[in-house]
Amino acid sequence: MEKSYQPEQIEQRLYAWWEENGWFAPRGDGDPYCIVIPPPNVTGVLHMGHAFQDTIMDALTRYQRMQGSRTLWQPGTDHAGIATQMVVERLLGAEGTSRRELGREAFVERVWQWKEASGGRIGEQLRRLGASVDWSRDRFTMDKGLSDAVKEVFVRLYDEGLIYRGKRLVNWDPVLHTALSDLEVLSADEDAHLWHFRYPLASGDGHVTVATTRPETMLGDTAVAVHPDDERYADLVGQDVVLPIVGRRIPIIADDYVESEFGSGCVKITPGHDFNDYEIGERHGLPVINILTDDAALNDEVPEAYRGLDRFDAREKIIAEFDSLGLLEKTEPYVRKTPRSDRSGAIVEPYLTDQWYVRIEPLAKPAIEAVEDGRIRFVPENWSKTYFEWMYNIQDWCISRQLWWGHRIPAWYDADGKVYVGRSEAEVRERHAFGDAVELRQDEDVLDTWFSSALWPFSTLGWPDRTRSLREFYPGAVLVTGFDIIFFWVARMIMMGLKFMGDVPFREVYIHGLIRDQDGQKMSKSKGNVLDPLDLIDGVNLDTLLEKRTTGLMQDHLKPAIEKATRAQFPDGIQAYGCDALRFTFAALATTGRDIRFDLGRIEGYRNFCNKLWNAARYVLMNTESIGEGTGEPSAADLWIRARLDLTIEAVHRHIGQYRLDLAAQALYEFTWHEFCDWYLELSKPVLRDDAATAAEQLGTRRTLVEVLESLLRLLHPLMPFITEEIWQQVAPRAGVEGETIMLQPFPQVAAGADYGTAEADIEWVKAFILGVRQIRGEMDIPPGKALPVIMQHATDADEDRAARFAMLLEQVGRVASIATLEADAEPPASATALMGELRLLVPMAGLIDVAAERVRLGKQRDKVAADLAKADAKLGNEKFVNNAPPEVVTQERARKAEFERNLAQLDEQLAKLAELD
RNA sequence: GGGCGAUUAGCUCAGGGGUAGAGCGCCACGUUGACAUCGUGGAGGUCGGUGGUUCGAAACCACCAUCGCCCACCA
Repeated sequence: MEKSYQPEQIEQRLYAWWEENGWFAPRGDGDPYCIVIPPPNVTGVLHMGHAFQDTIMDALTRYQRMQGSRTLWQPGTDHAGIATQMVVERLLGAEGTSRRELGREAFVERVWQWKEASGGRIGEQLRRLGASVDWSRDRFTMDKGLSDAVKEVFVRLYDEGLIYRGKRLVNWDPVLHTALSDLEVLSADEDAHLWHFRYPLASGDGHVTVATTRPETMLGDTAVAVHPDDERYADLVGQDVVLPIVGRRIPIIADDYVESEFGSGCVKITPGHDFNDYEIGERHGLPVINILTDDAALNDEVPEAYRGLDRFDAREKIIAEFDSLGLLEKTEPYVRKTPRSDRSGAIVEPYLTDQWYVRIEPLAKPAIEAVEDGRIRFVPENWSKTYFEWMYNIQDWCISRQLWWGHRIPAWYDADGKVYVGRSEAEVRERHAFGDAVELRQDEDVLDTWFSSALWPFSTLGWPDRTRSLREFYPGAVLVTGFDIIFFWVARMIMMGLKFMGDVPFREVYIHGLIRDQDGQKMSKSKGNVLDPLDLIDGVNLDTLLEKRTTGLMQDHLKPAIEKATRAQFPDGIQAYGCDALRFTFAALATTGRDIRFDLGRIEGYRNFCNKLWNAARYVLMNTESIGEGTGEPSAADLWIRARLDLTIEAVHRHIGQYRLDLAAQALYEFTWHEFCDWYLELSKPVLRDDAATAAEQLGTRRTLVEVLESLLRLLHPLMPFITEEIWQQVAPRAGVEGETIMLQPFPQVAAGADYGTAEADIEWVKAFILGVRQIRGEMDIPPGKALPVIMQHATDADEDRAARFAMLLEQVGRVASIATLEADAEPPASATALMGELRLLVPMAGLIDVAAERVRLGKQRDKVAADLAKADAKLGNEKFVNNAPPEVVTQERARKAEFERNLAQLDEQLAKLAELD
């Protein structure tokens, strides 16, 4: 083995070997366990969030596989309609052409080419992360089978009346020229203005004032509204105003929606371009006038001077015209929630179009119940609140998109515009007995990407065919995802799963936090703070990192700041930490909170942890080359480490069962480093080196070394698959374990009925003894190599017995030169002191120890003990405590008090002796 | 406006009605035959504030402050 751990030399080799052997596929006859991957965008790149999520899923998958489950981690990618179309359109733009120039067919062909060219990247990245997905089942949302599933669902929902087509206001993206669902619109506060316009009364007698943030929409106004109880306007209701510029007479109506307190208490109503106004219009039978084109320019419904103007140019012109007419009362600065398209960033327009909708309430109801009655459990539990909140107020889902890349809506129109829905044109013709003479034209639109994603848990398993996979792996065990797509995806999968499979798609939903940068900022290209998980695995030099962060930026002016920040944070680029270190870091960070700050310091620590494990294995292998047959005669240390291993195994099972990978990682780290390496390996050295140890004793220790390590590797494997496999290949034969790969070995279980006797207490005593001596040594600045004589005073028979039995350990691990016993009443030489209960360890000072330093050291200890004693005294002096606290707590407190008193007396005695030396 | 979350060591974070923890960083000593990507020892916190419940609160409750997120139709 190399002297230090070199991840780059093992990871890719091992992954290829696992994959070639088909070990990721479901196997055996255990209980099925299935996780479907949240499909990343096929043309995208995995980011830190993916890597984090994939680490969690892979850890769960590997754990279950080792537990003997018939395990499937289902991989795949998403066609990601808008996102992918935009990417390809940008490419075309760079080539000097465009989507429209190419035409639909050629464009879609071009996107497929792009998908083929770039789609392999996700797979390669997943492989580098060690993801044990079953590649033989890789799926893409636009595969034939998944497309069939989409059509099937569409047709069935339509036939049931749960999908309908309607002309309504939708969120319109005037840049992308498509409708958006509510979820794809993000509103944020932006500085704006509130313009107060006067609308003259038709009676010629005065005016009303309306306030608006959208002056241009006044061209489509069809009423003015006031609150029914607003006395100021009571006598105006029913009268008309004359809409300036347009000249249209529109009524003044009364509606509860109006807030009398706001502005003048008088609202212009534009049913064609505002969601609230649309509803008011419906209540009052107002005409709906659409004044915009697809580009959000003004159309022919407006006075000639305004036709063809962009909405924002029109706004300026309207304001100017009102001003010149003397009808602009005032202009106020105002903060407005501005709705923008998630994808294009354009301000979204409410726009009247024909779209397809899913009638969602009938689907939502069972989906709410499934979480209410516990058939689906959110982890952490409180995310169910977020889910309910949305589901109770859910709106019909607009599923049509005016894009070219996606699942084309399976609907056809005849010459009269009558719509027919079917799985194919042939099916439509057959269903309706259309002859060849009947012309049918397919709907131009495609479906929202999330429509196909909603079917993912069953479409990937072969639905609508009733496949074996579907029977075996539906429902899945757990969905692992971020809270940002609970509405987009999780809720919709639950609805569709219940509707079409008659059962929930998964039993649990594990919601993890979002990975942020070291300052808590969201990672994004434009902030220039993105980390590529592969750069953490392979390392990256500064120039390459700068290049990656500054090319392809949407806004070039951000470049200098990004470059500066990157140089400051990574003056030497990023080191290669290896996949296992990255995975362990993710696991350790997988806490229950919302946000996770990715701290580079931690990955370095876990890289060191890998190295620690590597070197512990080297030590074990060095000492087990000639291991013989049999179990030998285990020492107290051997039994102790096995007992500690059992506790660790139990903890890891418990934590993984509760999705607490952070706690599992912590338990594993603690055991590996601080118990196995710090103590057990050290305690094994005297046995293996000492010629006085019998062959049976040495064998017992060698066996324990190799067996505990072998178990530990299996225990670590779900989190660190590569290094554990690499080491295991060498360790397993020596541990007498057969098997081709660690990934198919059983996960460790607690040794049933193990009896470790007094080994644990013995070794804890040994540790306390050594720690006492080390403390003196450390604080007196005595070199670690210097062996010290130790005198025991107030030793019980048990102490003397242990000192004799473990003399070798104390001498070699504790660097103790000699152990002598002193009678209780004898006068010891001037010494430094360590306390172990009654037992007093004395290290004679002659030539070694500075009296003043020892006095300071004991003084600090004394202060601490005195403070503890005072607290214990106060507690026990409190009658209420003694009477009300549980008896065992009181007993414990009394014991503590006694201990403190004893220690205090001893320390005082020692301090007095030191005083005599002055 | 409604909802959720966070506040613990210099930093990143666990924990949890009775003794305050880890990693990193820091200080000191040290290359002993697994490991300097290391070893040993140490320093460092009145657990955001105020009140309440309790024999006992950092933990439970209420309110407050600060920060963050999600949802929502005051133009």
